[in-house]
Amino acid sequence: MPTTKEEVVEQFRCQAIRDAAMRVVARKGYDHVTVQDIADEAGIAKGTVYLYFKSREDILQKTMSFSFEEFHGRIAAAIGAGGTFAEAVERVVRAQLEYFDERQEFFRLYLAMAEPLGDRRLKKHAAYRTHIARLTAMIEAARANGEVWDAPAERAAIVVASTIRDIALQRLAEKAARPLDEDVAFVRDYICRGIAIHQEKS
Amino acid sequence: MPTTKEEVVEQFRCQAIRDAAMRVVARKGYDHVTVQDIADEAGIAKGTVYLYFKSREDILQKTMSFSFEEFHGRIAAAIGAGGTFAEAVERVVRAQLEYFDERQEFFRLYLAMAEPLGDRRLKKHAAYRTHIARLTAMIEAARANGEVWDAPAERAAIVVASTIRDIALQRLAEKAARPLDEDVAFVRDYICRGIAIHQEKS
DNA sequence: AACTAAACTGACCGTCCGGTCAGTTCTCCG
DNA sequence: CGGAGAACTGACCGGACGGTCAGTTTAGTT
Repeated sequence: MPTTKEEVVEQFRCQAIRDAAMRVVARKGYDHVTVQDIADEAGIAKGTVYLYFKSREDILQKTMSFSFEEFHGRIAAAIGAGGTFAEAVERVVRAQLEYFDERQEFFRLYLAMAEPLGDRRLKKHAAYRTHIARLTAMIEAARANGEVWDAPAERAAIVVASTIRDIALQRLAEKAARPLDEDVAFVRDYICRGIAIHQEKS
Repeated sequence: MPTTKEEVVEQFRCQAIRDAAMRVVARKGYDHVTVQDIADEAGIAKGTVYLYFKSREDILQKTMSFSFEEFHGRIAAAIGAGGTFAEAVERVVRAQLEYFDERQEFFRLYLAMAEPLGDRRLKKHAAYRTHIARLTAMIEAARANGEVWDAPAERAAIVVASTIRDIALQRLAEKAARPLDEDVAFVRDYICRGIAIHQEKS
């Protein structure tokens, strides 16, 4: 059993700092978060933060990766639950919009990950690319099933993700919340009638 | 005639600084551009920059607004050239992807404007919202024509913009350029079969 | 050439922030 | 209770950056 008492305490502290980091990112945006902000939010001194994390970047990276795990779990469940492609899409859309509504802090992180301008590099965050890869696999499976056009799967995944993301962002920007079902239906229709094969009557 | 010699020179200098700013933003991203970077790129001293602009933020705002004017001209032409909704969409998609391919510096600016996390605020840049407003008007006109579902027009405009933007981003991230026509066709199909009314055979 | 005003420069200032570490407080065991 | 080590603190350091301004160069006029 490697879980000694010290390790439990350490994990607890790390979690508290990650939680604080997520809340602050939600308020100030990824680029404008300072280590002092995170420490204040967690109710500890700045120096203490460096007992548990190597650097500012380390905090934010770990916060992202950790948060993404639960999110990925939900999306994977939505994808894997069977049914037609349209049903899977609706589940994915609903899962994401629900999750984003509930956890606006995480959504800000998600946005920061999708944003390629944070650093010098053009690549997005690894966790975001994993997300795209899962959507790509879902679309490829549907295509093998004859439910989807032969459009390039990765590009389709990218536009699906961007559609959901930007509607979630719009929901967040609006003061008066729109009914979730309305947006889910709209996005599902937009996506499916865009990439699902339409059954022509012969 | 208000255009004195001094004003011509001043305009020329301002333009040089804006051009420099755009190139630097393309390399380092909006948030990481310093005034020194811009001055170096323009081949002048930092102090000189402040003879023509009030502040760093002033430079970037003016650079954005100015750059958007030419872009808006092209998009407006694409929207206004008549034809079916699908044709108009194809023209808009092509105009944007072409423009972004040619002027990657501008595209980085465009991304920064679409990005809501730059400041504390959640609102996007005014020029970007204007862009969305024009797409919204186009979709509403098509709806009045019976060419488009009665989906909420602004949301449709948002997802159209996000679709084009993310494909442009993907093109930029790929080393080997894909044929423009291929991506134009893909995006046009994705958009139109998503929000255009499909003519059922009765 | 001499003079002047406008244009330009870059060293400098105040501020902010990531990261450090000497000193303080807490915890736990003998 | 006492002491040792772990946990924690926040003042401090160095570097970066936005913005300023006294001094220098340039351009135009007589």
